[in-house]
Amino acid sequence: MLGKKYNHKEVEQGKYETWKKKGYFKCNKGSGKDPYCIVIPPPNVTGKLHLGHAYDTAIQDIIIRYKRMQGFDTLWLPGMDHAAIATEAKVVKKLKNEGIDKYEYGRENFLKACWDWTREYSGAIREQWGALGLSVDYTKERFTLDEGLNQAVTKVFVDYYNKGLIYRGERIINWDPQAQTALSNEEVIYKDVEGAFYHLKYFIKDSDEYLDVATTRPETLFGDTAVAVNPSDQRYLHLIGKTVILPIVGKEIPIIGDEHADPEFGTGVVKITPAHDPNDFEVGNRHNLERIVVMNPDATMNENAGKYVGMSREKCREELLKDLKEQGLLIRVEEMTHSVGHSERTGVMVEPYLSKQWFVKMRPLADHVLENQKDKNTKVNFVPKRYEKTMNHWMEITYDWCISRQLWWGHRIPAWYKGDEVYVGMEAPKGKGWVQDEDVLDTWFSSALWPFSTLGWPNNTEDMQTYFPNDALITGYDIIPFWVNRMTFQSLELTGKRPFKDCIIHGLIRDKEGRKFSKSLGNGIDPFDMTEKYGADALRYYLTTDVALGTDLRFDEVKVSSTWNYINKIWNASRFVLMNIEDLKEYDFKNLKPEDKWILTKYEKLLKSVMKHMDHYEFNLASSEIYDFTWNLFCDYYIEMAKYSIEETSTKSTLCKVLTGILKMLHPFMPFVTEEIYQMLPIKEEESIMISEYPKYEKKYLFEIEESVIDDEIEFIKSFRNIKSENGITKDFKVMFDTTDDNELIVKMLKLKDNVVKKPLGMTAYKVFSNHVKATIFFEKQMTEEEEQLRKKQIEQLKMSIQRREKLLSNENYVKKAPKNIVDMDKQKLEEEKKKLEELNKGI
RNA sequence: GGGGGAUUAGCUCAGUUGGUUAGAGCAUCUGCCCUACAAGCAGGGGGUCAUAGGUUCGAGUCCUAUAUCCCCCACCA
Repeated sequence: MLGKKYNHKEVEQGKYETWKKKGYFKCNKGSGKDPYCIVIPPPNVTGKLHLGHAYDTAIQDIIIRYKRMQGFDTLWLPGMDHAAIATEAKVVKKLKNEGIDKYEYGRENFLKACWDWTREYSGAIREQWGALGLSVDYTKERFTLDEGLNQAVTKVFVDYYNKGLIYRGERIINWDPQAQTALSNEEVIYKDVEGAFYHLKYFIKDSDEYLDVATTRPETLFGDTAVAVNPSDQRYLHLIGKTVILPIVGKEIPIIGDEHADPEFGTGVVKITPAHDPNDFEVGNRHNLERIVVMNPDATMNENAGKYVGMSREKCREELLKDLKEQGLLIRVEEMTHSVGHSERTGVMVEPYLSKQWFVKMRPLADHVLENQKDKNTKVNFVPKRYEKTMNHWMEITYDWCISRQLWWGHRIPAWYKGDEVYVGMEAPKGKGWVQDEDVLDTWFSSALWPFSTLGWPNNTEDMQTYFPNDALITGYDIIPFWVNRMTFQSLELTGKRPFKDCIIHGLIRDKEGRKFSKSLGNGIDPFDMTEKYGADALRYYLTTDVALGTDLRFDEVKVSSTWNYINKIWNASRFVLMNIEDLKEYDFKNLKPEDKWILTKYEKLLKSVMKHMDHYEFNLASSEIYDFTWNLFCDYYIEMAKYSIEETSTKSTLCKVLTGILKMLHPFMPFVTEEIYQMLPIKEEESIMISEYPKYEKKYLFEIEESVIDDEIEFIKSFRNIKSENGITKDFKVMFDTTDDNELIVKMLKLKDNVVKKPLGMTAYKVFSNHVKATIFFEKQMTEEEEQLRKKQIEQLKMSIQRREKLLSNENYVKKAPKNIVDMDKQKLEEEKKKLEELNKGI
């Protein structure tokens, strides 16, 4: 027997291990069932899971449990991401704390440390998956640095290289001077910072005249190889072709005409530093300018910076400005805020830096996606739809993707060099003197293959044939550029198919005030504090049902707590049911009472609607309908009614059937408590609710007449209670039913047994009515002025409503054009309102 | 500059293809320990659906402006 209060700790204890041991999480290909597959967005092995992971995976677990119960052969493939730069940064930091320097430690030792780290954190992550109740198939678990995935990554690199989709080139890339690696555009976060516009004097050669050149980054002037003006700019036209003297350096550099210089911006003169600015790089290409790198990889100044060599970029700027000022070369300093790129992982200012990197040629790949999205049979369907635009927009404007990273933790680039020769292949080339590229690939290069590399691609495995394309992918909208887009173009290019049919996008979790969670604000919430306090079921349910998919969620602990209350309500309702149906051996629906038929009808209608919402991933709608049914119909009315016929087998059967159905519908949302209760049911078809069959919609349990009869009686009960409450009536009253119908259930529900009279009494009277039930309440006290006013107000309201409806129905257009059922409903309503008005008027 | 979104009760949010008098949770007010549940039960109050037009028999829902806020991308010498 269930305890009086729901205890989430006791309920959740041991269940996950049992499920896992029994093998319920495993896929079952070859079972003849239709396959349904999703792959987990692999969490980084950098630390603990956060609330966002709990949200993301809870949605997936709901889907996979729902599909499993519906009879699909479900595969939810788990795994983790090596997360190149993120993990490397953590390990570097850890070693540093131990007094170990990464470079002194050496590549081999460092990688060993990374693997140790990975083992430690992946274990913790698996434990957290368990705590959340996620039904992932551990027999299929993968890691992005697995042998199989390595093969896939290398093959893609080699094939793309051979097809010309991957090339190596010297470009301006985003350089992280702390991690000392290149970054992709997506890994750079722009932040507004306070800075200044420094106006410098660039003297024209052999002249006292100078150009006022404004820059936010004076320290790059050592790399200046020209000064540009717009060729249409009349102010400077005559200077094009002349030269200026580079301040401090004293070198002569040309004045060129280039469209890049905007006459409207600043002074219209711009210094050109091809090795330290992407635009200048382009200008340099157009004018054949030298590229001078002035910094070392750690963003200290190199030998090209003259006496400033060895200084940090910040220190160099400071000293340089001092010197410029002394020499009268600094005109003025204009304060301004401008946005500056920062590394997503290390947080330091990104340096636009000239270096030789590997790139993926994006245009053909992106065009392929845009083309494919036009075909509704092969496109990725976004839920909500609007996120397709996010992907398409990215595909339209995308740049070539810088994929090489100057890190050690990751997939090493399969390129070997010997002098000027380059070899790219699956294996090292034969012969002596070949040296492999030191760099590894962007972590997203391997995660872009995740939906198929995990299933054995490039081999045409059984898993590939069965589970690819995946049925759905679930992730947050912030990951669309990094991952969803890249999986999509990679999959189309490599497999010829979309990676997944549906892409389900959820929002981000914010704090109660709508702010992002951040370490500096200290507003982070550990999901496992929440599971500790309220249970995994409450947390999962709250997260997945609070907002519609795709919108941000403001985390509010109060709501987790009220979810706990809801579960406690279910617990107690189950407690009542179980207490009374212990002896039920088999279902028997032969002698159903109207109220049994009523709840069965409501239940079937609920089920139909819930399945529709579940199929559309509308978990908030599905759950709120279940909530409303469970609490407001099943608990508040049916259980109360059932108490009067609790000995009947048909009543017991109804209680058991409906409770079982509720548990099953709720199971995907709250797996633990539903399992606990399911185990106590006297009739159950499976040893676990997890593998039981989702309820089927059965028309034979629809009883429209009884449904409307009980609906009407409930309406009566509500207005009766209302009148009692509004008039402050407690027990001294009598009731006379106007109807001759059997009002037995009403009498019981309202506990009127001793109050019913057959004849009118000479006391203050009040009419109560629903469509079919009518009664007069007599009570001793006088009606007050207020109550009289209330009655008048009711009459007025009714009159207004009647008027409105009469007007509507006399509108020919309405009657002609509106659907018949709507018009009929209005006609019916009008009739009822008229009757009510009549009652009210003559009533007292 | 380009793209996307939001604006509904005190707060957080629902509201499917336009169709009864716009809903929920929390908060609030009144009355209740009735043997499933006081973390509960019964009843109540609270919204001119951001603003202005338009389409329609009918608009929270569709269209056009306006206002405010948010997000993404690009640029910022």
